[in-house]
Order: sequence, then C-alpha cells, then structure tokens
Amino acid sequence: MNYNSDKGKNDDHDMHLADKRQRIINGAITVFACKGFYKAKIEEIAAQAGVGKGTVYEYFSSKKELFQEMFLYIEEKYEEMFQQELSLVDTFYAKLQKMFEVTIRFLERHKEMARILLAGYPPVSEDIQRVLLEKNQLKLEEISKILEEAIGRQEIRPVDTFAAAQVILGALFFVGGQILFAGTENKKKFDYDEQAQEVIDILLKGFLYP
Amino acid sequence: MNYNSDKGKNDDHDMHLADKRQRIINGAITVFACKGFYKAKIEEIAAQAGVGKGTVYEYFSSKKELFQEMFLYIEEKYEEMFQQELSLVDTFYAKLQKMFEVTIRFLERHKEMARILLAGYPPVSEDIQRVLLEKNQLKLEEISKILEEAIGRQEIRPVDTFAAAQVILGALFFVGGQILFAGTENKKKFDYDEQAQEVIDILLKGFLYP
Amino acid sequence: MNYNSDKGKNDDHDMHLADKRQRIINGAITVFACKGFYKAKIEEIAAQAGVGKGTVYEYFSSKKELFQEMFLYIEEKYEEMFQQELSLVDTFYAKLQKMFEVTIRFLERHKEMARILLAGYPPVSEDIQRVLLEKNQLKLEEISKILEEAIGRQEIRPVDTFAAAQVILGALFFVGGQILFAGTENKKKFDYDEQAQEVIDILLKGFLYP
Amino acid sequence: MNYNSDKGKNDDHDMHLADKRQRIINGAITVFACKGFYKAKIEEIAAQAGVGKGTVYEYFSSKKELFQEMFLYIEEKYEEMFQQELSLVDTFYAKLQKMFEVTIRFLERHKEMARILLAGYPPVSEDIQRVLLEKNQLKLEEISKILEEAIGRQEIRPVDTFAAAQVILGALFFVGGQILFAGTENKKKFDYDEQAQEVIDILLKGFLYP
DNA sequence: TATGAATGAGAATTCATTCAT
DNA sequence: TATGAATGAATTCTCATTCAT
Repeated sequence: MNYNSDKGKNDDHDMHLADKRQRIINGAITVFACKGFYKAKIEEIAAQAGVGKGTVYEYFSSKKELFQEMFLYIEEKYEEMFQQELSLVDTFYAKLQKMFEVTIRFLERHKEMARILLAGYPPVSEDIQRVLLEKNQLKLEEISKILEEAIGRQEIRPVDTFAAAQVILGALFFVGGQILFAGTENKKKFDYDEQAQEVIDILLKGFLYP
Repeated sequence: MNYNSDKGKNDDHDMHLADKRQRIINGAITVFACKGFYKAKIEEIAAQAGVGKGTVYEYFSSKKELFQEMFLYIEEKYEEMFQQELSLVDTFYAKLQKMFEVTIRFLERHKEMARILLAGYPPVSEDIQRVLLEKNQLKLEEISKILEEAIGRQEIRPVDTFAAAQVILGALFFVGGQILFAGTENKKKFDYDEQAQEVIDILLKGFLYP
Repeated sequence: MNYNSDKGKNDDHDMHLADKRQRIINGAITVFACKGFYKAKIEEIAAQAGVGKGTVYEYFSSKKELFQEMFLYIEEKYEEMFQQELSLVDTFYAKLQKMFEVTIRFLERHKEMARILLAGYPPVSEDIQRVLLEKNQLKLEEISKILEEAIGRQEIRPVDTFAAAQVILGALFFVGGQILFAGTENKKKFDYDEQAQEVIDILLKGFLYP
Repeated sequence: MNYNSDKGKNDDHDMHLADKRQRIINGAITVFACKGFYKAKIEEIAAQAGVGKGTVYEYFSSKKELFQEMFLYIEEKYEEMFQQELSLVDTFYAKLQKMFEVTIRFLERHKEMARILLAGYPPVSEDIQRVLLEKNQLKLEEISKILEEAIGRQEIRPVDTFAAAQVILGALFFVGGQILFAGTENKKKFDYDEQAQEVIDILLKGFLYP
C-alpha cells in the first residue's frame, strides 16, 4: 500500500490512480466537513467522488483510515502554505501579518474541514491525536524561533518566547474560530483582515500605556 | 461495575426526582466526556447514573437532548464561576489573572468535557451550535466591557476592545487547549498558572519595546 | 452472560427467558440445518423463532456463537439419549442394537443438523472443533468399555477393543450417513432398522466361515 | 506442490490452456482445503495459481463451478487409485487390505480436501450432492461385487452383501475420519496401517467366539 | 487471451428508543 | 414511576464478477 509520491510522471496509469485516490480524498473533505465523521456515509463520499462504494475500499482500508489520510492531507497543505509564505518576508511584523493572512485564507477555504480538525474528536485514534499534538507543538516551536530571531534583531523586546508563541497561536486560532463558527451564519462576514490588523496591533503594543 | 453507593438523601419525592435527573446528567458528563457523543451508549450512562435505561427517557426525550442539557449545564457552571470570581476583584490586571485562573481551574476539572464542547461537532445541531456562538459572543462582550472600563479608568491604553477581547479569549482558549490536549499525555504537566502569568505579561506589554 | 441452568423454577420470568433462548436455538436448528452456516441468515433464524433480529443478539453475541451453542445443544441431546438407552439393557447384543436404534432415531429427527456436524466445517473455530473430537473420543472409549465388559463376561471373544469400537462407530456413522444423504432423496426410504440388523449380524459374526 | 508431470501433449496452444486450467485447479485444492469454500477467496486461488483474478473466469464460470470441478477431479483421482490398486490383488483379504491402504494413503495426501468432501456442505448444491451420493452408491456396489465374488469363491460366508459393504465402507470412512480429524492434532500420529489391520481382523472374524 | 481496477449487492451487527409490566 | 427486554433501521465492509484495456 505505498503510493508513489513521484507524481512527475504523467503516463495514463499513474495519473489514473492518483486521480481516483485524490478524487476520493476530495469527496471525503466535502462530506466529512459537512456531516462530521459519524454522520458521513462512505456511500455518499463515493458518490461525491464519482466512484463506486467498493472503490473507496480499494484505496483506503476503512472509513477511519480514509478520515485520517484526508486529515493528514489537509494538515500538510496548511503547513506548506504557512512555511512558504512566511519565508517570503523578513521582518517580524511582516511575518506576523503573514501568519494571520495565511491562516485566514486557509480557513476560509477549508472552513468546514477545520472544524473537525479542531474537534480532535473523531476516532482519529491515538496515532492521529498524537500527530495533531505534535503539529501544534511544532508550530509553537516554529513561532518561538521566529520570535527569537526577532529578539536577536532587536525588533521586539525579550519575552518568554514560548508563552508569546502561545499568545500568537491563540490569537490566530481564535480569529480563525471566528471564521469557523461565526461563518456558519454568514450574516455579517466582516473583514477578517482588518480585524486581524487590530489584533496584531494589540499583540505588538500590549494593553498598557507605553 | 458497582454503582450508587450514596443513596443518602432524604426528601423522598422531589429530592428523588431532582436527584435522578442530576445523577443522569452526571453520568452523561462522565461518559460523553470519555467516549465522545457517538461512542457513548445510553445504557452506560444509565448504569453510571445507577438508573435503568428506560428511566433516562423519563427525563430526556433523546440522547441528543440529554447531550444538550448536559452541555448547557456545564456552560452555565463555567459562566457562573467566571462572573462570580471576576466580580471579586477590581483592577484590570487582577481580572485578567482571574480569567486565566478560573479557566484553568475549570478546564482541569472538566477537561474531557471541554474537548467535546470545543469540537462543536456532536450533533448539537444548529440549536446548540447557535447557543455556543452566542455564549462566545457574550463572553467577548463581557470582556469588551471589562476592557472599556479599564480604558475608562486609564488602566490601559485605548484599544479596539473587540479585537482585544478576541486576543484575550484566544489566549485563554489556547492556554486552555494546552491543558486539554497536552494533558492527555501527562508527561510534563507543567505549571499552567506560571505559564499564564507569562502570557498575561505579554498581553499587557506587547512585543515591542516601550 | 451466564444463563442459569437450574430450569427447575417455573416462575414467569425465567420461563420467558428460557423460552426465547430456546426458541432461537430451535430456529437456528431449522435454518442452519437447511441452509448450512454461511447461507443461513440471522434474520431468517429470528423470523423462524418469531423474534426480532436484534433479539438474537440479546442471547448470543454473534452468529458463530449461536451456531456453537446450537451445536452443543444437539450433541448433548444425542449423548443423553445414547447413555440413557444403553443403560436400560444388559447384554452386548442388546447394547449394540440400542446403539443403532438410538442413532437412527436421532438422525431421523436431526437429520439435517447432523450433516453440518459431520461436515465439521463451519467456522466452529478450534474450540468446538476440539469438542467434536473429544466427544468422538469419549464415544469410542464408552464403546470400548462396553466391549471390555462383554469380553469379561465372555459374551464376545477378546478383541482389540479400540479397533473394534472404531468398527462399530464407523458402522453406526455409515448407516447414519445413509440416512443423512440418501434421505435427501427420499425415493426408497427403506427400513433402516432392518438394515441395521444385518450390519449387526456381520459385526458379530464377521465375514469368515466359523 | 508439484503437479502434472505428465505433459505429454506438445501443441503449444492446448498445452498452455491445459496448463493454466490445471494450475487453477491445484490452487483451488490448496486454498479450498485450507479455508473451506466460503472463506476461500478467488483472488487467493488466482494468486496461488500464478494467474490473474480474471483468468480464473476464463476457465470456470463461477466460484461454485470451480469448486465442483476441483471436487470431481479429486474424486476421480481417488476412484482411479481405488480401482487400480484393487485389481492388482486377488483374494478378498488382500482386497480388503488394499481398500484400507489406498484410503489411508489418499487421505493422508488429501487430508484437508477430504474434510470438505465429507462435509458435503459447500454449495455443491444438488448437482454435486447427487454426484457424491452416486459415487458412494457406486463404491458400495463395487464392494458388494467384490464380496459376492468372495462368497462365490467361498472365501467368506454368505452375507447380505449390501449390509456388509456398508460395514466395510463405514470402517473405511471411520478410520479415515480418524486421520482427518485426529490428524489436526498431530499428537500421537499412530500407525494407521497397524490400526487398519486390527479393524480388518475384526471385520473378518466378528465379535463372537467361533 | 489475460488482467486487475471497479463495482454494488448483500449481511452481520449495533443501539436508540419503545412499551408492557 | 421505573425498568430492561425487544426491536429494526441503518451502516460498514466484503468479495464474486465484470469489462475495458
């Protein structure tokens, strides 16, 4: 059950396989996102992917495995965006902005999916649960490092970088949460970027008078 | 599998009813928390509460309703703690500290339960989903008001109170998240209060040099 | 999941339970016998027993378990008949006759069931397979003992009792087989008892001239 | 696992076909024998035969047909051995010995397969069931004839040859059964030939004193 | 001719809910 | 009021068979 990652090849066969597997993942994203793990029916995912029920089982050994693979796929996409975008800018301020930008952009696209990820509750048994934790930890460390560098460059004052990373990630997630949940009711879909700007301002300057 | 050792209460009728309903809620808290909504079995909740399976349906019309009632109960408890404790202190700083303190305390006690709430995904369909949002909104407003007052008292500089409230709630939830998820792996159960202190420091002073 | 074997009590409750369990076993005998293990559907067994599909699972944890319990039940019945009837007579000749009589009577009643038992092939996983062997072994020993006694009383000449027991059991089973298989085609349903008489005669006197 | 050494035919085309068909049969013997009809998977049989899944269907129209063809193949082999060996000797005694010898030898080689045959239960529905009966009947008649001849030659006393044939076949099958089932537990794999000798002795002389 | 990816009919099992006692 | 035995709707997963290549 190894799926070759070298998708450079375009020959019909590989393409076809990759195609189907990916179509099922996409179907899964759609259906899991909108029904949650338990209410999602394999049959519906298959239909969504335009394949037969049995075909899903050719590529994933169980509903749970499908869920986990999809989960990993999404996570990876987010991680990619995060890393890539942040590497494009230099200053701490710019990086902070990028973090919000990327997160907002990502969540707007994968809104429903993210809710499930947040939940952490489908039977993403142990393994995935652990991966989730690790990813989080990694992100914290990533941000910590960015903070350290910024401190080194004297862009920001010396702070407990781990605590600071938490504050940032917390703000990130919360703004994200706004999108996620408030988004269901898309009444006032206000400008998240603007909102984020305010948040960044506070993070930078704090509440107290200088 | 031994149940109900404490059937001590005295008023036979009313007490008995109240008692049973509450015992079922408690059973639900225990079981839902540890299994999640879908894997929790009514039978187990009933057993946990020391009542018959049918009895659950005397008090709640369905599994879903039971879940929602339990949910509301927990939320209310949190809200109570929050309001009560915050009203005991005056300064913004103290209030901020209390927020973290209460949240940490609450989460440590209701850790598992909170995971489900966070998830937002049990079939707390629509109705409860909305309640969750409203509660969140209320909490944001509550914090906003506290911020406004602090600004009025010139304890803190004038900031976009809504954005600021989000930062705070975000930090609150994230520190909470740490407890929730990291807590599963109780390796390094570090001092959350200390951690919170650092976070508060950053929130107050920001990242930038004064 | 223990089912009390003291069925002496006649109170409504126990009776009811025993009744249902037994009805399911009976349904199983009917359906398994006529369809074999794999083609038998739980739903049909339930219908046959006049209970709901789910009810079957209140009494037996799986199709396999149901099969095994039924199997044991049949075996026990045969064993009971065997022991009981043989103890009624004294001479070797009479015992031999009884063996055939009981076996024929039993098979005529449980014909279809016995086919499955003979098969030894349903997924009577290991455990039951072993039981089957043991039962067989026990029966061989039982017959051996009868032979020994007969030899002791000088009713028959001294023979290798184990080999002799095999010959008897083989004949028993083969005459049985005739019923089992030929019985499906009930063309010439000839008199098994008479047939058995001939077989007994040969067993006693052998093929050779005296 | 070496089969068909007699590859007398030379025409490439036919050879290839015959070859593949036989390989599939052999795969079927292996897999059916060890899994039983229902648990055996066509895919595994194909793999065992070293052909593609689809190819199986080029030679056999269904799983059932494959099973039946394999069944017939085995039966035929047994029959061949039986006839061939018995024709080599003259006396009744020698023939009796051969019967046991051949049967034991055959069962030792096709042990697992034979269990399925005995079972008679795979969905060898009707058709094959009938064949099984007929084969049995034929064997009974075959043995009857041998008995008649022996009686004619006054080697043995006049007996009901049909009943006698049953006794013999019963003993044959029972000794066989010992191999089949006891064989699973290969504790005391005793000498079946010796055992058979004892059985033959009893068959010849009977239980009674001369 | 040979293949194996794709398929969907079919069955065991679970469990919320009902209701007779 | 309290109970738990009974139920059947609902869902995952399997695997014989097909058919495009």
